[in-house]
Amino acid sequence: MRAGPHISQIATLVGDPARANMLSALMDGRALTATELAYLAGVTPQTASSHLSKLAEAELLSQAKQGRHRYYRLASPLVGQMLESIMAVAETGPARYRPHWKGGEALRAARTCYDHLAGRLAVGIADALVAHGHIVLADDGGEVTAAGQMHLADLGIDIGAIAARQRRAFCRPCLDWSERRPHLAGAVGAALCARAFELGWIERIKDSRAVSVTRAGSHGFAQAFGLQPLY
Amino acid sequence: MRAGPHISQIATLVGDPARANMLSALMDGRALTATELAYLAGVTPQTASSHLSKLAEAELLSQAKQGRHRYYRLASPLVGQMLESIMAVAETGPARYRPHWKGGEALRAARTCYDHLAGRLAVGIADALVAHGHIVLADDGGEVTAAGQMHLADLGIDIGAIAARQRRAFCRPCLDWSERRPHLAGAVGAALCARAFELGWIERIKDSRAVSVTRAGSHGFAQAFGLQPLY
DNA sequence: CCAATACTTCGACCTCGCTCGAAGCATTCG
DNA sequence: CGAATGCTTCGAGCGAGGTCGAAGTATTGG
Repeated sequence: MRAGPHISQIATLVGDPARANMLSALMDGRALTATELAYLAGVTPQTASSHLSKLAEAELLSQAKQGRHRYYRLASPLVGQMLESIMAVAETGPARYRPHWKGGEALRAARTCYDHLAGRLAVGIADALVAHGHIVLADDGGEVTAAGQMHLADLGIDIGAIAARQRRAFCRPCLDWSERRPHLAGAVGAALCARAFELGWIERIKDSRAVSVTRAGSHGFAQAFGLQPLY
Repeated sequence: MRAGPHISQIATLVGDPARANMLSALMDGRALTATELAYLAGVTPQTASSHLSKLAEAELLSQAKQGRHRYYRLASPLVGQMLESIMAVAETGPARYRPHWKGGEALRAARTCYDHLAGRLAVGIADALVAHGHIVLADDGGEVTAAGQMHLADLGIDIGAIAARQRRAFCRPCLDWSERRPHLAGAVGAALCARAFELGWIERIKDSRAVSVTRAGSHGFAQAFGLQPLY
């Protein structure tokens, strides 16, 4: 039973509040500079630098030098999945372990997860697509049906073009930490998310992974997926 | 971006080597006494007691008093999933973060995960069942086909009886940390595991979640699922 | 080339929490 | 009841590591 040392090293890295804030901030897949991360974590640049080099050395983060900036991002989706699973446990814990969290409601409603959507909105979309037979989600993959392909084409998403140039997982489920049910990830999830930004259906909320659904988006999602309009 | 404090509290608990060893030891779903956990973690009973009360307070573990013993087990499968996902990250990290791990190979080959099987053996079984159309695995569940029901009956597993008395997830996939592919969990996975022990196909390796495939098991698994025999 | 910006390294401080010895309950057993 | 076992509480020691000021190294821009 000697797995402990392995996982404790990783967990220790996530266990510091400053580092945990940095990792949370990076969960949407964007790359941020060391100074931005220092500010978000609430520590000085010196301290942030020390934290970031530890995270990079353990390969939880990857770094890219660009001019005088140094950009950090999560090293792999596996790291994001780990963070999501820790959040899932934190959510269920006793109240004193999860003090009120401003902005938490916005995150639960709709947010980005790497390049695709998550939260109630995303789970609703995935449910609708499955219910109408537009997609099939299996545990290690999934596919878009002919009907689904036409439906998505109506929204301006060309499934054929995506499939052609993609090596990555095409269409796969991703467990949503706030809803505990799967939403749509993979190339199709990313395309859907990108298209929603393009159509002005959703907008990023400053300094957060949360997104807000615009008035146009409310109608758009309602019409496209039969979700309850908000306005 | 204030999720940091939440996850850091949980991660800090896992970040101590002694606690991580205890949690690892409990990952097979068994309940162990405080003294056993103290020994496995390599600390004195006093120290273990302090660790265990912290883990219980955070609801990572649940405790049950029985006579003068106190039994601890993982509070929920969510905790186990979190530990698995941390292991998955630890596995991919740089070599200095994963020193040689005696018994690791045995764990990768075959082990228990709560009440079902995991590791190469389990992934092979799940693959075979899916390939032969005996089960269907979807992201949030799955089912046993008529052919699968007959096939499992041949092994002495009565799917009908299981389905009748089960409220829990009947048949669902579970991500394998060592193989990074799904294996079979839920009531069907548990029944398969129990039957394999019953038939003497597998045996527990002392003080470990790993199991060894017996000579009989090698033939049994080969015949039942078309896996490569080991002997 | 000098100033400004972005980031890192060094060093010192200081707190947090892991650790175990000793002592104290609770339960069981002879 | 008294001894043994299982576990917890208390208290003190001590080391690891987070923190920031000061100084040092890149890179950019005027």
